[in-house]
Amino acid sequence: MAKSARRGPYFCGIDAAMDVVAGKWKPLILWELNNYGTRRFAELRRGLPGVSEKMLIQHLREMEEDGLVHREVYRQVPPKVEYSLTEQGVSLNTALSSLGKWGTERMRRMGAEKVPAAVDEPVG
Amino acid sequence: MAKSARRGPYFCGIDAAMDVVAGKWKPLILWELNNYGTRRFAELRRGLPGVSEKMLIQHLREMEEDGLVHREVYRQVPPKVEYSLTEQGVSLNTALSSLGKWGTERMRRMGAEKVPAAVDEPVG
DNA sequence: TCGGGTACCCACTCTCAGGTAAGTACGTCT
DNA sequence: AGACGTACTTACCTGAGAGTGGGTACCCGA
Repeated sequence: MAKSARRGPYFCGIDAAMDVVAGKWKPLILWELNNYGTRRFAELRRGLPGVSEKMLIQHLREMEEDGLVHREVYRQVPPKVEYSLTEQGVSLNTALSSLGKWGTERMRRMGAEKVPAAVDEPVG
Repeated sequence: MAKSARRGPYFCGIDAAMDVVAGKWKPLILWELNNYGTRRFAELRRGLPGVSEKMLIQHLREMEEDGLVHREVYRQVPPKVEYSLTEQGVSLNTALSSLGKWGTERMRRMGAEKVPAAVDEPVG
């Protein structure tokens, strides 16, 4: 695994939270799972344009270790795995929402463009 | 300079905000400046145990470019430079506070320790 | 039989954030 | 004279995060 997380010591709460959301796709995964409630691996991959399978798996595993996402495996012939947010994951997403608003505001201020985004783009 | 920021395109607001707070010490700098209102370079260096001068300067410059901090230079014989948060910086800090609370909560849940954080002694 | 779908694992490569250590110019303290 | 303080700048190096491209085991439709 990458480095199995540091889990402190931290300078402050923000440091601790950042440790958990650090990763190119983690906030997006959080967002995606929060919007859809539950998503399969391939659905997530399609929902995050540009993510590689390796990074997606790696991030999902780390977030599972961190207690943010729940992984439900169905023993079926075509494999089926469903990912969803735990309570902690949901609360983290809530905590991130104000940051998201700030970012959106900032994007408008500076006229930054948004990435094209796939069919099922987040509501924001 | 490092890479002079990406400034989009972003997937969403969180992405845009993360682009700006990404950096090992940026949240701490924000925190420090918010707490003290205005700080000199050396004060910041002492306030962030472990930061190197290079990274501190680099982060401060990027945050200045991003419109988060204001840099006031006094033409004096012993140089004096004061850093403070702009309105955007203050609002970002506010937006980060909920994330900070979440992180603090998480630290308590998992009993993670906090870094010693002495004001001017390296402890090591 | 071939291609496509599921959900991964593994080895290799590479970029860049961050760390280390030195130098600059000027002044005060000891 | 030399150490220490201010606020930086510059060059070099390392390591982890991320990307690339392959393989696995199974099944389904054409």
